[in-house]
Amino acid sequence: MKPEASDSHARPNLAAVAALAGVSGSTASLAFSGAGPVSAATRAKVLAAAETLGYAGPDPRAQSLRRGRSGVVGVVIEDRLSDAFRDPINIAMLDGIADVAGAAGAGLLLLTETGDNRATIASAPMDAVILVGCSTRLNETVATLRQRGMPIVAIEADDIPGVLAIGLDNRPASALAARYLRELGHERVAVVTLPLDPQHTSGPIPAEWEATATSYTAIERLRGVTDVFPGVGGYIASGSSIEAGRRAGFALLQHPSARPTAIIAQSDLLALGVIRAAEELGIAVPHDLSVIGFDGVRLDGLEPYELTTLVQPAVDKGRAAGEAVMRLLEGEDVEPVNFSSVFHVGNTTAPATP
Amino acid sequence: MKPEASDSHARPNLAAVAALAGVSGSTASLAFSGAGPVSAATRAKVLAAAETLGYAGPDPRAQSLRRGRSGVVGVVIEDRLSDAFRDPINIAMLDGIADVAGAAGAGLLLLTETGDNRATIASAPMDAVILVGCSTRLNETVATLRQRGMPIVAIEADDIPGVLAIGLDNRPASALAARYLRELGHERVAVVTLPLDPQHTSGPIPAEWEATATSYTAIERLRGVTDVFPGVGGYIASGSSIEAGRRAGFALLQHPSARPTAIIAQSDLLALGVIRAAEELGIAVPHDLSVIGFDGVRLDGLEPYELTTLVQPAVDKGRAAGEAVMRLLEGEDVEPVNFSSVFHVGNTTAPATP
DNA sequence: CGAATCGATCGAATCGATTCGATACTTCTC
DNA sequence: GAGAAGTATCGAATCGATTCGATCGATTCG
Repeated sequence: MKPEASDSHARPNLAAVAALAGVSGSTASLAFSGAGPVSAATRAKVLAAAETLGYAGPDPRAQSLRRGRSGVVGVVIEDRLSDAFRDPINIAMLDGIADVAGAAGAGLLLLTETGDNRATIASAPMDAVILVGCSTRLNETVATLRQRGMPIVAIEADDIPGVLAIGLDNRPASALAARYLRELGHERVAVVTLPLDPQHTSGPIPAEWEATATSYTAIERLRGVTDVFPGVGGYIASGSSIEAGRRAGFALLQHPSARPTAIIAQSDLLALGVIRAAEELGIAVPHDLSVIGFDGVRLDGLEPYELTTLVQPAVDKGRAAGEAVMRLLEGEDVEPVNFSSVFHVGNTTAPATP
Repeated sequence: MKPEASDSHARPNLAAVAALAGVSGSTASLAFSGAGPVSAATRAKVLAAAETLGYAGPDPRAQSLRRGRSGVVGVVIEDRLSDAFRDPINIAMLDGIADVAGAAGAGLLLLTETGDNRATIASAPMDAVILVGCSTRLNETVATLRQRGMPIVAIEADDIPGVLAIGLDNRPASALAARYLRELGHERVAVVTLPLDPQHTSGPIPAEWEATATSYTAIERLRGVTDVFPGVGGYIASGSSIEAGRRAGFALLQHPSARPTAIIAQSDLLALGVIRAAEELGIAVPHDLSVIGFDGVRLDGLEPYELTTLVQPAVDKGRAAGEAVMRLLEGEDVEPVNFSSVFHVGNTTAPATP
């Protein structure tokens, strides 16, 4: 395929169209945008000239310079897309964002936040940005974006001045789940966490995790459990996937002596992985092991179980972020929003067997 | 949160920085871009002035106008994101694209192609566009984009002049699978297809499907099967999901009299759904029913089966599309690429039992 | 009939940077 | 010491549209 196949020379611009139509540039502009009184005859002339010249309409780049808007909302994802989108909860959220943004005629600029393209984030042509599952290390980038005067919305993030937060009750919800287990008589409880640091270091949760962890959501959920079971131990999964959960489950369950009677996983995928590990080790769920997840996504392959989990409104979260961005762009005042999870009791939890 | 919290007036521009630094605008520009000889002292002065004024660097919008490039690659997805990304195969492909684009410092502009935002696609500020799983109805949009002089790459699409195709051997691969079944002695074969039209109409495959179908990939795969089993029947799923496959499976398997002995599903998710339906109906796979999928994604919840399927290089496909776009933007000649699927025999297919 | 009004159109400034060609000033070479 | 080569900087044009204010007829009102 040849790059610049046909056409005589450069692409035509509005001025060329106006010249051919015998009107001024301003009138031609009005004819296209419809933002002003233009006689039907003139409009027809302009459109005909455009047709003749093969003019495809105003150049978006020039429009965005002049208007100061590009109609693009950036979405910053922490991981590689394949990691982030492996978990349906993130897709649901993105869908919520896309729903609102699409309706407002805005496109979503997907930006991953992997080292080398920090510059890309800082200089991307967008009007506002939504940070998804961001960690503390984003701070410099946030500073640049804010200096640029760009509205910033963060979904589940630390309080950062100038950044509108869309929150979730990660900590109290996790505490609720933990209390539920305690009321069932469980004392040896373990946690399978989402990655706590940018390197996705996997392994037993170190005692000093608070000092090194950077991932907001995982930290909050873990804190929720420690509120009820201080010093609770567990395992950091390498990502939110069934396989990662399975590996974490094996690590926690393989030594019969120190085996927990209940595991709180920080996502449903992880919970399912834990259940798989238990099955393979011949541990009965929920009789010998209670498992609680987080998110409340519908998972195939879970049958005959119905997971006890915290159901979060992911699509609404995304939608709220999208709406917040749109309203901030309108110059409105927007208050932070907080969403609540609903504790759903399935059949993967049972009283502790002494 | 207040919209324009602090800052005295308008955001500063390069001219203001240059003025404060006591240099000309051109020099200031050079100091930022590094594209020219600037003394260290001058650069320092400019940077200091920028610091003082809170200047966050050149405005991307102005840059893209002047340079004629915005550093954004559009990715047009046919469905809602939640539909498209439910299937891991699409995520893998997108990851391939993101991989290449990210490395080149380009962002991905996600555009869904749902009716009302056709205008958005036509006027989005991007340098090139990748069409994913596009259907015939995209033609008008393509015409506009091409008129704009924008490189267009399509993954699995009809041959459109001016559009670079990244292909997959959907038809011969499907034919190969069909022949394999025939060699195993199967005669009553059915297909579970991906949606054939934009409305995602679900139901038995009508005889005149060629007349109404618009979805390239589904059509090609179906043609591959009819090459071997002319007039083969089957069921159109409502999407690529396990649940849709399960419903299709029920529809095809519930009447014992007309039950097929083998089903070719157009995606692994659909295949798994069919297997689920068979299990629920007490039909043994592969003894009473052979099932073949397409894609070769790793699916949880498939155990103890190992799916017979066509393994396609999804990430490579995405990567090839990304590279093609980048090279087209460089003005290079790029040839279409065609990928091949590999037939993988698992344990979900067996000789027909008479 | 003169004035006010309205609709259509145009000119010119503007958005914020990049970049080409020119200029002034050094430094090096023979 | 004159000319060549090179470095740092600047001025002005340019990218392609939008938009404010002005202009000019035509219509309407008092």
